[in-house]
Amino acid sequence: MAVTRDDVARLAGVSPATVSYVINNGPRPVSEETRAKVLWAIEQLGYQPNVMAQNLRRQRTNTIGLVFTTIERHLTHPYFVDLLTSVGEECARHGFDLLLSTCTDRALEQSIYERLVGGRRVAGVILTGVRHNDARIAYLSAEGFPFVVLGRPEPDEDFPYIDVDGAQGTDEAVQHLIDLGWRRIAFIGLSAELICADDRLAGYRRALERNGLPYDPRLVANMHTTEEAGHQAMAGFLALDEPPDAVLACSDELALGAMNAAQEQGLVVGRDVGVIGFDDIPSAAYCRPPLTTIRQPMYEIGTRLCRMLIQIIEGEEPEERQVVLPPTLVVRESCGARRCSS
Amino acid sequence: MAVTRDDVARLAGVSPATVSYVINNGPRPVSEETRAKVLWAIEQLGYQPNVMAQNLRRQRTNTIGLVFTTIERHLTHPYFVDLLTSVGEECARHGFDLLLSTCTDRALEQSIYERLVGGRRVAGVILTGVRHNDARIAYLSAEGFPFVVLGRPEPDEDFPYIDVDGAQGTDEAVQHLIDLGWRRIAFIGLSAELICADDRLAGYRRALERNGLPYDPRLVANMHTTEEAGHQAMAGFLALDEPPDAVLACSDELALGAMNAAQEQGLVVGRDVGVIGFDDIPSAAYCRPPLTTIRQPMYEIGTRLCRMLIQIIEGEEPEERQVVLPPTLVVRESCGARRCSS
DNA sequence: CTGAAAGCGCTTACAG
DNA sequence: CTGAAAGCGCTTACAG
Repeated sequence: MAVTRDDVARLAGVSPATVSYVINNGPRPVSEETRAKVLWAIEQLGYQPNVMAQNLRRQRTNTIGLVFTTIERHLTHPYFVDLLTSVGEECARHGFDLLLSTCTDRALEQSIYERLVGGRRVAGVILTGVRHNDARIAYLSAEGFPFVVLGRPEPDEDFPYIDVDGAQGTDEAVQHLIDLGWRRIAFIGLSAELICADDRLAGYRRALERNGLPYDPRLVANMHTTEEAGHQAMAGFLALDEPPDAVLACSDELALGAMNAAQEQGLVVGRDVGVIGFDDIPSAAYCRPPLTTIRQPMYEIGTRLCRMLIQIIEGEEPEERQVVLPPTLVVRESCGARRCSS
Repeated sequence: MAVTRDDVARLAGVSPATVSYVINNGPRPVSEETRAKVLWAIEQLGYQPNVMAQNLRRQRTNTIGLVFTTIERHLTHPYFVDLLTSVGEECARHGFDLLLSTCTDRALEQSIYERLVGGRRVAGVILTGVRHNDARIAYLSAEGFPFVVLGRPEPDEDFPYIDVDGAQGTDEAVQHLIDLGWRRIAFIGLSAELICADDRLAGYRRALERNGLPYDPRLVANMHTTEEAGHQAMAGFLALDEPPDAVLACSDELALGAMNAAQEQGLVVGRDVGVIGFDDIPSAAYCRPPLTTIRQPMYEIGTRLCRMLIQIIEGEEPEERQVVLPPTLVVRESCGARRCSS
C-alpha cells in the first residue's frame, strides 16, 4: 500500500492538514520547526502526494489531451513526432501531464472526446487535422471546454489556433517549378474533408493563374497521405493523354510515392519530371534525388500551441490567440534546381 | 460546472447510489424501470462520470505511463513512433489511457518516475532504453510497482520483458557482409551505458571470430544514435591507416550519417564500401542507395508489451513474461547485394 | 430491488 | 501558528 498524508502526519506528530500546508507551500505560515519535522517524515517515508486525490479536491487535472488518429497502424500526420516532442516538453515545463489517446475508427472519435472532456480526464485538448463542420469543435465549443487547434477555422468559426500559411507554401512551390521551366503541373492534395486542403489548392491555383497557366482538374487528386496513395495518383496522371511534367504533393509521403511511380516509368526525377513535397520529413533529405519540399516549423508550433492552451486553462488571457506562420521552401534536387546551376 | 452523479439522481428521482449501480452495470440487480429512468436522465444531462473520482475511489487508475527521453529536441529512439502507435492502440482496446512524459534531462528522470509511481498517477509503466544498473528498475522493483521492459535485464535481474535478439541481428549482418566479400568491417555501436549495446557488439565479434577475422578495437565506436554521430564515427574510421571497407551501424540514423561521410570522400556505397543499419526506419528504404538494415518488429513488440503490463496490473498471470524475438535482415543495396546479382 | 453511509486521499476555509 | 471538519465525486459493503 502506498504511503499517505496521514502516515506522514502520524510520524511527524502533527495534524494531516499541516502536512498539506507544508507540501503546498501556500500562504499559510508554518513554523520552521514544524516544517522541518514534516519534511523529515516525508523523506523518511518517501511520501508522494496522491495526484488523483489532489486533482479531485482542487477541481483541476493539469493534464492535456492529444488524440491521434491511426489508419492501418500508421499515424495519419507525418509531423506528429515533432509535435509530440515539443508539446511534451512544454507540458513538462508547466507541470502538466500529456494524455495520449489513439483513435483507430472515426466512429469512436466522439466518444473518446466525451470521456476525456465530460469525465474531466483532461483540462484541455489540442486538436489536429481540422475538418469542415468538425464535430469535435462543435462539441468543445458547446461545452465551453479549453482547446487550441493546429489549423485555421472556417470563416464563421472563431477559436484559438496556430496555422501555417498553406496557400503561401503551395503558391511559392508552384512558382518555383514554373521558374525552373516546368509548365504542366499536377497537384496531389489532401483529403478533401480537411480544411487545410482548400487552402493549399487555392495557392496552387493562384500561382497558375498569375502565370497564365490553365487549371486542369484532371491534374488534381485528393488523397490520404500515404506513399501508396501518392504512387497511385501519379500513375494516374502519367497515364493521361497529356501527362504533367511536374507534380506538387501536399505531403512528403505522397511525394515519395509519386517519385517512385515516375521512376518506375523510367523517368528521371529532376530532369524529366519535377517533384515537390510538403512537411520536410527526414526521408525528404535522404531520398533520391533529395526532395524539394515545403517545411512547416512544427516544433515551434507545438510549443506555442501548448503554451496557449495552458494559459487558457489557467484562465489567463493568452499572449497570442490566432497565429499564421509562413512555411519555408527547402530547395533540393527533385525539381531540377541543380540542372539550372550547371 | 460539470454535471455530476447527484444531478442525474435528482432528475431520475432515485438515490445517487442507484445511478452508480446503473453505470457500473455490476452484479447488483436493478429493475428495468429504474434503469430506464436513470439512463434517460444520463442522456438528458449528457452525464459522464468523473474519471478522477472513480479512480480515487476504486484505487486504480487504468493509465499506463511511458517516459521518453529527448536530446536536443529529438527522440532518442528512432522506433518510438511504432511503439507509441501500438501501445496506444492496445491501451484503447483495454480501456486504458496512455500518459506520456518527456524527460529532457537525465537528472530529472528519477523525480518524474517518483511522481508518476508514488503519486499513483499511473498503474504501470513501460521502460525503454535499459541501462546497466538502471536506477529506474531498482526503484520500480523496490516499490513492487508493475512495469515491463523493452530489452533484456542484466544476468542477476529478473523482470518481464520483450527483446529482440540483437546479437543474432548483428551476427547475421556481419555474415552477410562477409559473404559479399567485405573483410574489414567497422562497428558503430550504441551508447555503452545501454545493455543492448553489449549484445550487439557480441554478435559482431562472434561473426568475425567464426570467420577467422581479427577484432580491431579501432574499428569500434559507441555513439548516441544521431546522424551526426554516425558521420563523425565513419569519418574517423576512414581516416585510419587501414580504413574499413564496410560498416555495421546500430541504428539507421547512424548508418545514414556513415553513408554521407563515405560519400563525401568520394566513395560509392555498395561498391567501394558496404553499409548496414539497424531498425528499418522509413528513410532506410528511400535513401540512396537503399539501406540494408536489421528490422525489429516494433509494432508487435509494443502490442505484446502493453498486453503483458495490463495483465500484471490486473493481477493476472501474464501469458508471456520474457520473450526474445528474432530480428530480420532486410537486404537492399547498400552493401552491394545488387552487385552480386549482376 | 433500493437507500443511507462510510471512505478513497487530499485542500482549504473556519475557528481557536 | 495549528487542528478539526467539510467536501471534491465517486463505489460498494451494509441494512432493509
